[in-house]
Amino acid sequence: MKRITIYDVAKEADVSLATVSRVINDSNVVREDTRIRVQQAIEKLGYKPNAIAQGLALSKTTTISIVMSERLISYNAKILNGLMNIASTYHYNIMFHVISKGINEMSDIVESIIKSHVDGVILFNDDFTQDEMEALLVYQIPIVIVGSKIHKTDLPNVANVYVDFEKLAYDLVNSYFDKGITDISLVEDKLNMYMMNRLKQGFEKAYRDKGMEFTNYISFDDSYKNSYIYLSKFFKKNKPSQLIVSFRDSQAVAVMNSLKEAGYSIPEDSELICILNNKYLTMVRPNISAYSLPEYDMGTIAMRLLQKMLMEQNSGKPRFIEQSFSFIPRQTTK
Amino acid sequence: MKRITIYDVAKEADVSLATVSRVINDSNVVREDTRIRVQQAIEKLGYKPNAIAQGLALSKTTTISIVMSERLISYNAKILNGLMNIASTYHYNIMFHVISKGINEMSDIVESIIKSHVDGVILFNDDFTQDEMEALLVYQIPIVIVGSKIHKTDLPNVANVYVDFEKLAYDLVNSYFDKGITDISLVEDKLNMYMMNRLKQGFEKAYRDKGMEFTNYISFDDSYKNSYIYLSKFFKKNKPSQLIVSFRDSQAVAVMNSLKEAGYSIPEDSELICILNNKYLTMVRPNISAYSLPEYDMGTIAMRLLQKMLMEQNSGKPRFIEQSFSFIPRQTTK
DNA sequence: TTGTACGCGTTATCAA
DNA sequence: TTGATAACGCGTACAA
Repeated sequence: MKRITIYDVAKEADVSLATVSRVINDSNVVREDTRIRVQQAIEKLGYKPNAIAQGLALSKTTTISIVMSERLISYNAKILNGLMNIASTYHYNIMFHVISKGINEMSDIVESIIKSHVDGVILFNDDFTQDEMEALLVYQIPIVIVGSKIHKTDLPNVANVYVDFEKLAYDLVNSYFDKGITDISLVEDKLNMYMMNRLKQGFEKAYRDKGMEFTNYISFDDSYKNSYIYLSKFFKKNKPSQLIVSFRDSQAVAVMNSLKEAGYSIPEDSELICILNNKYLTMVRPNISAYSLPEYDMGTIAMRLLQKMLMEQNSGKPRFIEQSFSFIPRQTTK
Repeated sequence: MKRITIYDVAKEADVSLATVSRVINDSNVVREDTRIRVQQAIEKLGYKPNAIAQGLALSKTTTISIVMSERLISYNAKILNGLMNIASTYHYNIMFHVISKGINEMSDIVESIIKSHVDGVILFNDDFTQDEMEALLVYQIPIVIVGSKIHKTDLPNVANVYVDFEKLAYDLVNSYFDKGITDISLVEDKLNMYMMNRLKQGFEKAYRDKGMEFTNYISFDDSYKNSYIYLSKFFKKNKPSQLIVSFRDSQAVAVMNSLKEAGYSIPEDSELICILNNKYLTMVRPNISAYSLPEYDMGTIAMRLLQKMLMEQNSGKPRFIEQSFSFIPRQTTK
């Protein structure tokens, strides 16, 4: 099937293709009756502008790349929804890239982003190096990094929408210090090293500020099954801390189940907090306390920010938007 | 920054752009020393072909659209991973579209798919009408529908990778009939109407075949909280069936928690099966029995199928690939 | 207000 | 084996 082009419309409406182009792009220098004639021709033929040709002519694709690591898709579904919904209100197309170890590395993705000439990029901060990101900056592609705080803050064309996990951790630990509790454990998460490291920083800083050192890490492989098996043995040997903090749902539940099995009760013997909230935390008994993060909003804000950056082309100034968090006490904390 | 084009490379290597193009596309009619000269120029300048221009010249974008409904992203993460991994081995770019009620309807997405001139489309069967799908077929765009079985089987350029939920349900019910159990309930799922309907068909057929009628539906709004509140009241009034079947994790857990609270024990008083398996089913106590579906594989198969369809252009013949399922007995079934 | 002609960066067809 | 040139479909100065 031959696709209808702007030429076909021009012929049908008996005008030049320039006029058709003007009608499509709402140029106000078209006389009303010819505009109508052209519109009718467009309707009649079912003409749809070819975005590829437009992209070539304008050096602008109205397309945004989103890069996410494979194993975090289900965790980032809400942020993704926020991103996609705003993208669609701006009529951006979305190129979706997943980083997946051994199959699709960040360097491949950078390559395809450059070839595709997308207008901007959303990165979830994980799995990419400073160099890989800067490869994009060479091509002046605006980037918004979403998730946690980035280190380098002086990069032009880079913005950051984040929750300050370091502060969250710091405040959390201090609030327990205030209650006189210093025996706290942190369960390590290998799935999300970047955010995990911020948490660690916060923990260590809080202890350091009190003249102590934090070393109470619990770590193991990242599947639920493995962590459960590990923890079951662990808590049969070791008395649990007064507070145990984990990052994701699976770990929190693994801690809970293995504590119970070892004869400890929550929150009496040991309190439990999971950083990332989700519905599964309320499905287990007792319900697990957590932090509420504005995930959907982070998506919408990130996409709006990118849109702004695309409008005021190369204003270059970096932007940082911190999002707040709030504690949701449930049944695993006193 | 001006992007390097094929002209720049041609000038640098002192050849015509036609020759550069030949080198890029591995044409074998290039003399070895000029090929090397061109390669060096490409390296030196850091030239990357412009995919947009290629798309225009070839009428082929090497891009696939994936369409999914907003609320199913986290449930379909594994299928998505399968799709993305195979896509990246074929070097396809992925345009990602989400249907989200009131924000981005299927008709908008069809529009943008057509404008973008993607080579093929992967649809998750939900949320779109026959008409919307056929709008794509008018443009000869090959489609693979993944998830459950489609009704119309005579459409050219349409393939289907699916699990037969009707058969699954039918077999499930019959296996309980064989044990002499006919008191079975099915929890309705509003999130995934299409698959849910297939399940219903299977239930009703199984009962009909035994000269009975199946009417034992339990239905309510779709959040965990709502279902838990509803079910808690429900099981305080009504004695639960001998077997309760639900589609998703949240409902299964809601049933479990409310049964316990009403003083029933699982599986002694009431057995429980959740159709879609995931890790959360093994985190609660007792572990919930479920069906294992080859989700990741469905993704890889769907993308490979689409690739084949793109190669043998408009062979037109429809293809149907059924995937098997298997029951995973855990602690909620006897 | 409208039309002509060129450019966007490639690929492909012909000649040379 | 190479090079010139016409597509691909659109936007846009510039001219009319």
